[in-house]
Parts: sequence; C-alpha cells; structure tokens
Amino acid sequence: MSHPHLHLSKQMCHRLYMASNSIIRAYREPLQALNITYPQYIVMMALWEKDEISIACLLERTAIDGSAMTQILKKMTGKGLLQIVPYKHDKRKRFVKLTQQGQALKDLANDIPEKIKCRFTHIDAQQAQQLMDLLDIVVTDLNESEQ
Amino acid sequence: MSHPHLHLSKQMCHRLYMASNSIIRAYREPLQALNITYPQYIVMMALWEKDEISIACLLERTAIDGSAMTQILKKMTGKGLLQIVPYKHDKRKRFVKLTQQGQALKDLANDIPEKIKCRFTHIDAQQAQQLMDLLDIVVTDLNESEQ
DNA sequence: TGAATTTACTTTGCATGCAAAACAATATCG
DNA sequence: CGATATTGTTTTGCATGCAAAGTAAATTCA
Repeated sequence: MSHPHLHLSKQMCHRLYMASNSIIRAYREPLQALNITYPQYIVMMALWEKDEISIACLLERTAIDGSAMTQILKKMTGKGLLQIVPYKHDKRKRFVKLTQQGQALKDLANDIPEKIKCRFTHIDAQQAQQLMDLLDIVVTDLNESEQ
Repeated sequence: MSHPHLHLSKQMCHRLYMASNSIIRAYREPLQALNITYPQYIVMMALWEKDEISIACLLERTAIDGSAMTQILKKMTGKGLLQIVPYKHDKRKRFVKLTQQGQALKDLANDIPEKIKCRFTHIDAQQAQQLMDLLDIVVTDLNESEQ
C-alpha cells in the first residue's frame, strides 16, 4: 500500500470536516423558523448568554472570523436582532446590543438543542461529553501551536 | 440560569465548528507548498487512493457538495492536476483522471499528515482513534436521520 | 414509441471563512 | 510634542457549502 498515511479513512481532518458540515446542515431547518443562519445562531447564543459586549469579545467567544463577523453583524442589524453601539471613551471600539426582538428570539430557540439531540441515536450522554472534551483538546492544541 | 440548554459551552455543534475550522486552517500553510486548498486536498487524497472514478463516486467518497465539486474540479483542471473525461456509454457521466503532475504531487504531500500530527501534543493515538470513531457515529446518525 | 421520470451534473445566488490590505483612533516612545 | 506602532474593525478578493433551478441524456412506463 503506497503512501498509507494519505488514506482518507485515516484523516482526522476529513472526519471533522464531514461531522461539522453534517451538524451545521442539521441546524439549517430548525433555524429557518428563526430566519437566521448557523453562524448567526452562534452569535445569538453568545449574546443571549452575555449581552452588550465588544465585538472583540464576541469574536473571541464565538471563534468566528473577524471579517465574516462584520458581514454577519450587518445582516443581523438589518433583521432588527441587534444594534452596534460605539463606545464613548474609545471610538475604535463598538459593542453589540440585542434588541427586544433579538432577546425574544431566545424563547423560540429554546427547543432547538433538544431537536438536534434526538438525531443522535447511537451516542449517549457520556460519549457526547467525551467527544466534546476531545474536541476541546484538538482546538487547544492547534491554537497553542500556532506559529 | 435561564435557557441553560442554549449555553455555548454545551454545544457540540460549536465544538465541531471550531475544531473543523482550526484543523482546516492548520492545513493551509503546508498545502500552500502544493498550491491547493483543503477541499482540493481531499479530492487529491481520494484520487491518489483510487483514480479514474466517476464524479458521483468522488462526491460520495469526499462528502464535498456537488455544486462546489464542479467548481473545484474546474480549478484543479486549470492547474493541470486532473482531467474530466466523458464516459463512452453514458454521456451524462464523467470520470476524473489524474494527470502525471497530479500523481506526482502525492510525493510532496506525503509528510503533511505527520506535520499536522506534531501539533497534537495532548492527544495520544488511542484518543485520536476514539475521536475518529465518535465522529463517524455523529456523521452516521445525522445522515441516517435525514428526513 | 413517446411522454414522464430519473440520473448526473452544472449554474446561480447567497452566506460564510480567511488572508491581506485599508482605516481610523489610541497608545508609545524618542 | 510628533513620528511610529498598535489596536479594533472594515473592506476586498477568492474559495467553498448549500439550496434551488437548469440541462442533457438515459430509463421507465403507459
């Protein structure tokens, strides 16, 4: 077998690629009811948890790319879900603030995690936790070793 | 704590999102030496393993989206890595065939998996396998429950 | 056999992900 | 104090991921 390391079946990266695409696809339908996309849902979850934070803080919490975030926030502002407010003391900074409509969306979203969980029939709670722990290590290792 | 299920820290999807983005980003630099992107690398790995397969087969093996694949193959053809050849018996079908240059790239790619592995300092072989197994279940469960 | 389906892709339009460059405002340093 | 560097964010350009529509060829079926 030539170049055995290059087999697709051995690639962690390909597994992650497929799993991530699959689960984001799974969110598409439930999120259509809220009229938001998956990255926008990540932003909403971050803000439901802690509102009125700087864009930099939102970037760190969500791990969404900065230039993508600008576009995402622009669209969400257009939908009336949030507002971008400039800081008084530092005019470079802006913070993000949910509108009432944005806050209200939380109730509509409440049962989405459960809907997704239902689709996992072969993974129990312990395995799910194990998977999340391993994924955290993957992210940490890759971030720490950034040159 | 209101709406506890919506906390980012509990979202498998967000872990997968971050891990997948992180690892694809990690491949960027080594793949620049080959002048290909990550999805193009997936295509190359599939073809290095088994060449002269139909586009449909390539789609199944790589799990890349069909419409994206058209563009990806177009670019790879432009780079001289492969050719799209029509079938004789069924004119709807096409198959993909690596050029000599495409085949030769395999040697350059051979040490990429090892380079990536080096960045995982907190995951041993057993955990890596465990992670791959769990990701396989995620993908299977999500695909099986597609309505 | 000819219309209706199905199959295998391609095209289009929109939303990111990302690197690189641009920008404006603040901080730093000689 | 003023030139330089840094910070926080946006803009630009390119490559997907994906749904939906389009297309051409092969199949099925009345």
